[in-house]
Amino acid sequence: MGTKNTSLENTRQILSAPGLRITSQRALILEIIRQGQGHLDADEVYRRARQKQPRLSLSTVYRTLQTLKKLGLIEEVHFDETHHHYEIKPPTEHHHLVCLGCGRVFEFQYPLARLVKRKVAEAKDFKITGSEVRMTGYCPRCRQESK
Amino acid sequence: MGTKNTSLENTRQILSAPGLRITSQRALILEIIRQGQGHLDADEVYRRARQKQPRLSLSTVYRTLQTLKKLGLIEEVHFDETHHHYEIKPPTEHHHLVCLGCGRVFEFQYPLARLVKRKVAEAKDFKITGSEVRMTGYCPRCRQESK
DNA sequence: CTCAGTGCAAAAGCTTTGCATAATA
DNA sequence: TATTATGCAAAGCTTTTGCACTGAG
Repeated sequence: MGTKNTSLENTRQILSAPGLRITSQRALILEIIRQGQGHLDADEVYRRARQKQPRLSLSTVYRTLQTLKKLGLIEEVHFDETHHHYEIKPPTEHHHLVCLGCGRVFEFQYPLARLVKRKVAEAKDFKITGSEVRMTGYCPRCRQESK
Repeated sequence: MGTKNTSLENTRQILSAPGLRITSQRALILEIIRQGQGHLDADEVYRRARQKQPRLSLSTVYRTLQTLKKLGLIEEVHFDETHHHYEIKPPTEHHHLVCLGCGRVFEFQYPLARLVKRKVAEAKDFKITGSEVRMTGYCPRCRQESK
């Protein structure tokens, strides 16, 4: 209960922006993404949300995703060709390792990122707001199996 | 002329894989991507190709793109939400800086990539075949204008 | 001559949008 | 009560696929 209230409080604060309204749909969607450990695509968010609010529509999911993205609350990540994935913007940056064999996505911390960001920012006189490192290859299991 | 022959020779060599056929469409599409300085999406390739071969179809472009990707000749790059872009796989790795203001894409060399790749490969026991660093932010011009 | 590749048209995703209704501030 | 947000259905885009025909090897 305490948790629930805190969570709602939190959501309320987060979703409070000029002209924005706090709706049950938005709160739910935000909560799902938050608990989703990243890597949920729009359809997955939709499916999970419908378990709680069966009447919720896919277009609401898309619209909410856009809204949250504009607010800077979530990040859109590009893994593969077809889907976008969304995750709560993490305080610590992490990046992705995609296995071409099984398709699984691994996260990794990448302590050099900050340094690199600064170097690139200097070299190009660019104000950098976000970075994403994405590597592809084959995970141990898949390499094992192909032997 | 010499250039043309060399180019054709080259294409011929490149496109020579078991069971693969060298067609005028493939040669043209490969040539367009090669000259495209990267960052062409499928539709742009299609439009340019039609100037030389008006009867060429969009599905051929997509199929050829897939083929070239599988051959490892081109790279698919994820800039924005909706399009994929294709570029000739460069011998030296380079990465991308996307300006959120004007949408322009800047390339940068990133000499640390190799080191990072090795580190990550070791830490995760992952065989890495490709990497992409993508940073977003604001270019000098856009920062100037917003002042 | 054979089979890979093409063109065309149709289908299949994923995402966006128009409009009337419902709900928040 | 004044807008913002939603649901539904339809449209829009990009990409894929089936099939008969063409063309490279």
